[in-house]
Parts: sequence; structure tokens; C-alpha cells
Amino acid sequence: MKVLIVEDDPLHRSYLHEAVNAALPECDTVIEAENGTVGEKLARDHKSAHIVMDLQMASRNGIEAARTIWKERPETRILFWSNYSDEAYVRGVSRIVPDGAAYGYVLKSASDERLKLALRSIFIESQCVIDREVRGLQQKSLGQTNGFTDSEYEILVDIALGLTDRAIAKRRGLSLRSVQNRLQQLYDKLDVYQAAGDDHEDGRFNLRARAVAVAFLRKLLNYSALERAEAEVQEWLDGLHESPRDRHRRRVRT
Amino acid sequence: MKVLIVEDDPLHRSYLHEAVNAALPECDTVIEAENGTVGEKLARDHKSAHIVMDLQMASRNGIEAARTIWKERPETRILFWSNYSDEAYVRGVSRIVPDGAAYGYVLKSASDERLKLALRSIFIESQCVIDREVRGLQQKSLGQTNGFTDSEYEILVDIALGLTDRAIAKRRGLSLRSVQNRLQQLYDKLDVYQAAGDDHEDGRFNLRARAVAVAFLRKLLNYSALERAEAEVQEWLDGLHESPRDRHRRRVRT
DNA sequence: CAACAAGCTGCGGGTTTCCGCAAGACGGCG
DNA sequence: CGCCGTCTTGCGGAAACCCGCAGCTTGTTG
Repeated sequence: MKVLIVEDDPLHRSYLHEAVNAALPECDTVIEAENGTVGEKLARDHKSAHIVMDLQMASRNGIEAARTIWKERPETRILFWSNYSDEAYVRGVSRIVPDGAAYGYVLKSASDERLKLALRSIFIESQCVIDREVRGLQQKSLGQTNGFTDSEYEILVDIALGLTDRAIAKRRGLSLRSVQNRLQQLYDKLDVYQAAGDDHEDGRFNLRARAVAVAFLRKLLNYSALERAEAEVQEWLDGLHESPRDRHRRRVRT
Repeated sequence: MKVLIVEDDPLHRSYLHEAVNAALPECDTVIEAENGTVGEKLARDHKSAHIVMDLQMASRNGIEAARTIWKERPETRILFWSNYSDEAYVRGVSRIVPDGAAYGYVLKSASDERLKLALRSIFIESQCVIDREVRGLQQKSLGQTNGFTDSEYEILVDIALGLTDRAIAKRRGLSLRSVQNRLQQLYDKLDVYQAAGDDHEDGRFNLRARAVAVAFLRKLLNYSALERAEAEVQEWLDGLHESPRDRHRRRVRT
């Protein structure tokens, strides 16, 4: 049995290496990658079936890497080992895990014991192991209790990127008004009205900008989510008008 | 000589402990703290003069902790040891360092050798040691080459928090128009106009929101900067009108 | 089928943002 | 002193945002 470790930090990497050796005597080779890019490459070269992956790496983050790996071989077992339980990460992961795949999500703050248990459960027993703390978020985010719908999350990302209502409408195939409806419902859930028009017109917030700030503070968004979204939107923008030639064709509107 | 280590991650903590022992034979005691809060407390109790501090900790981040420590004893020597060289961190640090204090900023990716050298330089020789990569940012941020003025940075933070123009004007003691001037100048520097109305009038960006997004992507802002700013603005809001009585929330505006 | 909930859409209008234009205010420099 | 550059402020208007109201399509349930 072979295990691939993908992790930025050399300290954590060697710690993982030891943990794998200790927890899995049946493992004969351990390979290491120091970022997502080489992680993908090694996974492909070695046809890795067992991977421990850090989220949040400089070159190419864990979610990106996992996505392409799973795309090529959906039965790969991946244990995500992360510092944070931001909702943005949790959502990002559960968005890309293939049906029936065995995977895990363990926090770096977990004990040695817990980590080893997770390694065995996933790699040997093919069971999913999700850290309790993470699990809580997942429930919230999938169920609708106090959580966010996918459509709400979508629009949150869109305004975080700085798109206008009109642009969002076009991107998502909605009318302008529908976009604004979704925005209202987002503002509602984020409780943006709190100090906005409450006391007086003095200390007012710009709802749109405030929503993004609150989402960040609540860790619904984080850097890597924004980064991914930015890449997607750029792609969309580029594909929007393939022919730079016929731009004069449609001039009149309204 | 005593050294205080303030660091979240147990692995990194013990690594630091070893590094200190190896680099500083004259050091007889090493104390450890696992977050900013107990870091402050230990620093006070032991009157620590030599501290190694992680930025980015859960309970109370390194900048906060360093600020209160320096406030009590400005001659304390602090070596910041961080994963990132985000401009937001660099700016945050150089904002709080007292005149003439010896401090350092070393990245976690640096070699053992570099770390040990930095430890000796700062704690023994009282010299400032700034990582080359970080240094670059600092130049940019203090000098005006392609960097941001304090006033621009201020307004960036304000819109990131979601304040309206009017609120910003009141907060900073400016007229509405001046605020908007600064915004324009910010938009200019952030190059927000790039794909906005450039090629076609369809996919437009909301400048205000876009500026925040770009700033995040360029790491001019990050979570901890936002968190600090949020605390400040809340404080300001509270102090604004002394009657916290009618705190009842209403969503209907008459 | 009726009744109801949930979502999309258009309309209208109040507020905010974005910004060109122009009139001061302040400081440096020949 | 006049000239110039930078910063501020007011005015006015086009565009964007925020949102109540009402009509329309779905899908569900009894």
C-alpha cells in the first residue's frame, strides 16, 4: 500500500509521515509533495489511491488538487487535514467529493490518536470520517437550518467578487429583479440590518459591501474561496464574447 | 536570559523551542504560550524581554498581543515568525512597532540557519532583521512607489467593512466629496477599471465591491486586518451616541 | 380541482454611488 | 510676489442599488 502526502509545511509533512508509518504498518511506501501542483502530478504518476492532503497551500490549494485527482480517479481516498474549519472550506470540499467516495476531514488540532484512527478508517475500512466540529458546519450548510442555500451562496460570491446586479443576472440566467430578491434574502440571513438603519441614519452601512464583510468575518468566505471564484468568473468573462470582431454589431440597446 | 515563545501550533512551538536552545546557549529558560492571550499574560508576569511571536493565532493574534506588550514595555524585543508576507500583516506590524525598538520578521519557510541568525541578531545584538521578501513589501508600502498612502489604506478598510460614504466622512472628519475623491484615487491604484467598462458594457463591476475583492486577492487585506478594523469601527459606533437603551431591532422603516 | 407556498419578473421611485467641473486653501519655489 | 501642484469642498446628474407592490408560473397537498 502506498500513501501520498501533500502538505506545504515541512514540519507537518514529516509529522504526517511518522503518523502514517505508525498507524498503517501495511503501508510500504510514502511519497511526499510540497504543494498541490506536484501533488497532482505524483498522484497521476503513481496512481495513488490513498492521499493525505492539506487544504490551503500556496501554489495550488487542496481543493483544486483534489478536484482534478478525483476527476481522473473518483475512487481515490483522500483525507483532508486542515488548520481551519471555515465554512468556506467545508463547503468547498463537500462540493467536489464524488458520490460514494471515501474521504475524511480532520483538523490539525486533533490528537495523534484521532488522526491515526482516521487514517485507518478511511484507507482500510473505506469509511468517511468527519471531524465533529466540521460536521456541525456541514449539517448547517446542507440542511436549511440557519444555513445558506446554494443560490444564496452563489450570489454572495458574486457580490464579493464585485459584480454588478446586471452582470450577475446575465451570469446566472436570471432577471435583474430576481438577483435583487436573492440579495435581499441574503441580507436578511446575514443580519446586515443590525446596526444599519436601526438607530438613526448616522452610522449606516452599505448593505452590499457590509454583507461581504460579515460573510468574511463569519468565515463563510475566505481567501481561497475568493480565489477560486475569481478564476471562474474570469473564465466566464473571457468566454463571453469569443469574437472580438463583431463588437460593433450590436450597439443599440433598450 | 529568558525567551518567551508564543505560537499556536504545537509542532512549530517545539521546533522553535529547539531552535532557541541551539542558537542561544546563553538562554537558560524558555516559556511557551499557545495563544496571544496567555502570551500577554506570561510576558507581563515574567517581564519578558525576548519574545518569539506567531502572527495569526486563533484566540488573540500576534499583532494585538505585541501591541499591548509593547505598550507596557517598549524595549521588548520581538521576533515575528509568520507563514505569510501579506501586505496586511507587514503593514500591521510596522504600524505598532515603537520607535527604536528591535524587532524582526522572519518567514516560516526560511531555513534553520536564517532563523537562528535572526534570533541572535535581535536578542543579542539588538538589530532589526527583516526577511528580504517582507522588506520588499515594506519599502513599497512606506515609500509611495506603486504603494498605498495611509489615507488610501484607511478608506480601503472602511469600504471593506461596508461603511457608506457618509459614514466614512463622519468617521474621518471629511466632507462627502473628499471621501469620494479618495475612493476614486483608490480605484485608480487598484486598477479596478481593467475589465469594467473596457471591452464591453455588459460585464461591469461594481467599483466599490470590486476594489475590496481585488485588495483581498492582492493580500492588501486579510482576515485579521478585517477583524481588527471591525473591532475599531464597532467601538467608534458605540461611542457615537451614548444611549444604548433602545437596542431593539426593527426591520420596518417608517 | 382549489388552495397555498415559493420563486421569477416587471414597475416605480427613493437613496446611494460615481464622477466631471470648478472654486478655494495650503505649501513650495524661482 | 506669482505660479504650480496637491488636497479639499460644493454642485449636479447619470447610473446603480435597495425594495414595496403586484402579477405570473410552478409544484405540492388535500
